[in-house]
Amino acid sequence: MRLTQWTDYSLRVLMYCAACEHRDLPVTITEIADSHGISRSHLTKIVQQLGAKGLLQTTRGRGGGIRLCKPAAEINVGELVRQTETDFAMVECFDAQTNQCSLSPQCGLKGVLHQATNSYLAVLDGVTLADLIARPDVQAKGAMVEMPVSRKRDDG
Amino acid sequence: MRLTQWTDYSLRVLMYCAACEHRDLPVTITEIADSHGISRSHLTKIVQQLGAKGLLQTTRGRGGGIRLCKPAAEINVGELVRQTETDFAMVECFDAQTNQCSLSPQCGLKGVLHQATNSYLAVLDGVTLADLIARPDVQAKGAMVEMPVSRKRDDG
DNA sequence: GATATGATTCATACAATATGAATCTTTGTT
DNA sequence: AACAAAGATTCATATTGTATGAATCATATC
Repeated sequence: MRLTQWTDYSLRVLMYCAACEHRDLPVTITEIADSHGISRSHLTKIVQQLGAKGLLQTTRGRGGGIRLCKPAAEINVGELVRQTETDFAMVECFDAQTNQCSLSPQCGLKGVLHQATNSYLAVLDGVTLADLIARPDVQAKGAMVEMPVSRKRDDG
Repeated sequence: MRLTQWTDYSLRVLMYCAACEHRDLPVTITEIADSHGISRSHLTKIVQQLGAKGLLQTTRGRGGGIRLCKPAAEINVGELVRQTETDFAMVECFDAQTNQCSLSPQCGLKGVLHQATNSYLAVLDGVTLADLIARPDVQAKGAMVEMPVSRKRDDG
């Protein structure tokens, strides 16, 4: 029930870039790495992935660096998390093959967890990168999120 | 962004017990372990924890076994997940001590992730153990969940 | 006292994640 | 051409959380 550090770093790299959008010189990996005390090498991989996903534009060579491909306000946090986070598969029945669980046909666990995950992401979908660095009191656009419920309980 | 297998197993043990609530003989760990093809030893620890948390009543000795302490309809899934899942701490700023991140004072990341987690759990809070084993088409009681937002955006 | 149950302890396996050294490639500057 | 500054890639390994199970203990019933 937590995000990987990878996702954390990804978000922070983007936030750093967003905060420096106005700057003349592009942000460099070394700069972010130093600023946060983590290895340049490691951070490079994160930047590289963000570049591959079209979020960052990277420029090699002297005077190069990284830059957001689009305005911070157009970078959706939910979307990003979906991309960087690898494992959204929640629990599964112990083993589909040998599964002798007599509950499985009517087991609602999977569906419920899926819903919960959607609800989690729905909150992040209401937030952009710009929101994160802008105003601390504005946390999510959508205060009420529609739950992806198949049916409402109707038996009381 | 996923639950541990531990939580998964915990849920399934409870579901198993719930499904056997009506039975004369109590459910045994061996029975569940065999049924799912995992080690009795391992499952014992899960049962033990559930017992310690007051969810299961365990009885040693011949004829013993495990039983739900309260009706399945009174066991809340969200509550359970909060208890079995260890790590709800999302990301943190790289290091609070050496943190030089110029964004941190106004960084909304933490708050947003906290909200998302709450939203996740809010869905589970609307579900009981009884729901899980009862009707597959009923997935969550609360279709609309109030988000714990501090303030709604008021700037457009 | 034999047997069936849960409880505890201990050691280890495993996999995901994280880390960083070393080196390569590209680009601008001198 | 040489150098320097940037990202890109490769490789090996550290770290940690999670999972597993053997062995043994404690308890209760028959």
